[in-house]
Amino acid sequence: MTALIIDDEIQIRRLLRMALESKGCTVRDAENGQMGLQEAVFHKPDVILLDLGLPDMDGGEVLKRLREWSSVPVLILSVRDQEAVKLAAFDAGADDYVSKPFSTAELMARLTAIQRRQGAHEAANLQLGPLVLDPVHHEASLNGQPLKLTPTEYAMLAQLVRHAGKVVTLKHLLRAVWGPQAEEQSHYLRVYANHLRKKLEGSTLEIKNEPGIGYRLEET
Amino acid sequence: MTALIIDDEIQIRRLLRMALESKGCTVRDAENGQMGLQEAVFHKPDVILLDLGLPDMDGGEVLKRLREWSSVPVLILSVRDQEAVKLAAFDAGADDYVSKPFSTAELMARLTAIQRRQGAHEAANLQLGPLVLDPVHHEASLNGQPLKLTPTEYAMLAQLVRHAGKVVTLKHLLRAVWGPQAEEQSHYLRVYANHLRKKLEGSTLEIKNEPGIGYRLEET
DNA sequence: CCTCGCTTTAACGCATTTTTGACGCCGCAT
DNA sequence: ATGCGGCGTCAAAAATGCGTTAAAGCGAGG
Repeated sequence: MTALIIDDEIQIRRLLRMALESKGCTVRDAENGQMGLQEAVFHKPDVILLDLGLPDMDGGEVLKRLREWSSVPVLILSVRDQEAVKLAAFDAGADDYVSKPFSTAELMARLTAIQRRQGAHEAANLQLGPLVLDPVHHEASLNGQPLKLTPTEYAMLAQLVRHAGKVVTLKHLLRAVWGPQAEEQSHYLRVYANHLRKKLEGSTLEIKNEPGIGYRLEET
Repeated sequence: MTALIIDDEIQIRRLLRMALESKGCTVRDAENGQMGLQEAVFHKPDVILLDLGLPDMDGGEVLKRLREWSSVPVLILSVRDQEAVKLAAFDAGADDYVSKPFSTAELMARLTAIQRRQGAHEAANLQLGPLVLDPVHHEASLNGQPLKLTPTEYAMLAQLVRHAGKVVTLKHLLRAVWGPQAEEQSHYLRVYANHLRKKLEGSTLEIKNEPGIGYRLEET
């Protein structure tokens, strides 16, 4: 889950970053509208926290431009508590509006609510050829047949599918599946790459190794 | 588009009804929690406006019961502006929280924002084969015979029925039944899965386990 | 204050999963 | 050729998760 903070005040950015990271979010930030939009295009965040009072352009304008191509949830932060401003923001496609000063806990709760709503009807299945992963139910299927995977196998395969065709580095895999403290235990990968290969046998999928670098999932 | 207002103050109900109807909504209302839940079951509204201060039961309780079987968007109305109350409401699955007195225009804007996020969500299924759940009274029947369930058993079974045939993750179950602070206590599930299995014995229903992932209710 | 029903906790055997260790292979540089 | 490092493979050992049962807590109602 990655969040984008667009705010010119560094204290606010720091505060929000800490709060979000403590919830396990990846956080990116931008100090003006221009950079914010670029970040949004480039890194496709799952949620955006947008300040209305930006130095280079109006926050409403940022929201408007964003909505031209993206439906990412946006929570507005603002010192202005005026009716008209709020209404305009909702009208432009905001998902929530919180006035500064705000309570961090409430803000986090509102973010969670937004994302719950978002994820509710997003059947974002990961797919690669005959392989389908359902992240909500932790289920997998190959050629329509259910594929039984242990939790660790699922986690590793999910990483490979997410970056299908590209090399996933050893460190990245170990971090994602076994946690940051296991970054050096590349042994695990060999064992589980093996498990997965057996389970993918007979399909068009293949787990290739890039010696010293990482693994890559390919469809032949 | 139909909305359900649950509030004991008739002035509020009138005010909201007018505002909603002027936007083309069909409106139903209820003056207490009991009736509100019945309305929700019976008429399947597309959005609910819920007052926390109800005469017969706490609004939080209403929300909790509602969430056992429905994921309809809920906007909380309350005179209470305390942090803890808000957090509890969001935690229980609220989509937004507005303090009284409120601006009607803002409220409408927030409703619109909520619904924009809401895709087509399928009607809640309270029935699976021979098993029928009554979410209003927390009662169940199997093959027409009343089935005696404790509150916890009911809550867990309701979650499984709601996602019948699909895996419900351990975390999801624990969150929904025991609250977010019990997310790690997976032994509860083992005990109650056992209870439910005994009570479902002899029927066509079966609670299956997906090791490390969660549980699944299947009709054979 | 006691009883009853429900929830929580604890304990056990069993099955599956994860971790660990051992061994051989291959490519590469010495 | 030879030694080394990364890889694939296998299987034993350790850890974890599950089902089951029963006893201990707890709260509501008599």
